[in-house]
Amino acid sequence: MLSRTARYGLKAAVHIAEQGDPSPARVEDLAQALDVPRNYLSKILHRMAQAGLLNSTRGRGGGFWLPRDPGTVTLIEVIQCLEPTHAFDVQCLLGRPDCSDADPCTAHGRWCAVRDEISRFFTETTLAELARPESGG
Amino acid sequence: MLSRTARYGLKAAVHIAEQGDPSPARVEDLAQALDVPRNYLSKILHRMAQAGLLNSTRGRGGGFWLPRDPGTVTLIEVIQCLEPTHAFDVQCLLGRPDCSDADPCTAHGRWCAVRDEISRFFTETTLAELARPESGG
DNA sequence: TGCTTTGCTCATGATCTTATGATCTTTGCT
DNA sequence: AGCAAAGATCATAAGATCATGAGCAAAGCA
Repeated sequence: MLSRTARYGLKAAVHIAEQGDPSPARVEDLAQALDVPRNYLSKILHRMAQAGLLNSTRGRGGGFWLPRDPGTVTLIEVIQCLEPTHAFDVQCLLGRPDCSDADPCTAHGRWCAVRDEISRFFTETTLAELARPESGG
Repeated sequence: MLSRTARYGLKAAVHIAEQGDPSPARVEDLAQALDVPRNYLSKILHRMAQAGLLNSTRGRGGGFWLPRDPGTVTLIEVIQCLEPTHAFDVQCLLGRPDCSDADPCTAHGRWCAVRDEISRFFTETTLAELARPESGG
């Protein structure tokens, strides 16, 4: 459903959100906690930082943090900055360019309904909702 | 959403179903009609034949045909034989092994609902429903 | 100023999917 | 038997994604 890259990016963002720690999270620590290759994660985080989803500083005491409330960051934002194309903007299942609302195959309407539901999930769900519920909360 | 391989396989099956021709369809003709590499398609069709979704004969007059009524062949059958893993059996979006019905993240229930709807679409939709409506029907 | 910590970047390789071309095997026809 | 038509198979490679390792660049601290 999601590329590994997008999943790593989401996991990292969720992890940072779960910590609730205002001080920056180091790539090294995130990589270990999530069991993700360090430099690979570094590139992913950097892309997210360029998209404004994360902030970063270099040098001693540096790292990444969330500049926004996790409850306002939708999954689609993360995915869009990490995946060139998403599964859920597929028009026709068979890739038929001429399959449209105006000239559909029989399954077109039904497929669009499913696709829209997927799309809605990713645009409405936020990082906060992917975090574990507070234990003992 | 679907790998190119699965899409090609589906397109071919739908094309054969649309023809309604009882004589075998040649790989060469299918490849041209669908604009798909010939040998690549050949391998895909062969896999589908091994799974029992298609029948084939070699030699003069040979080719592929549907042994079953297109209305009884579900998309999941085609996809399962062409894709090792499907998008819609992903348990947790983040790939967390410990995220389950018993110990979910906050979005778990909502995601499962979406996933199940995708799954339902592929298990309930048949080849016949992907065919174009008969023109002038 | 210079050392250490940290993110950033580049070069490279592994692996999977997608694809191509050549050849082998089976079948039907004459 | 021999030829042609058709699927089956094999070797190979392009391209994307996934990943590693080495080193560069910036920031803080003494």
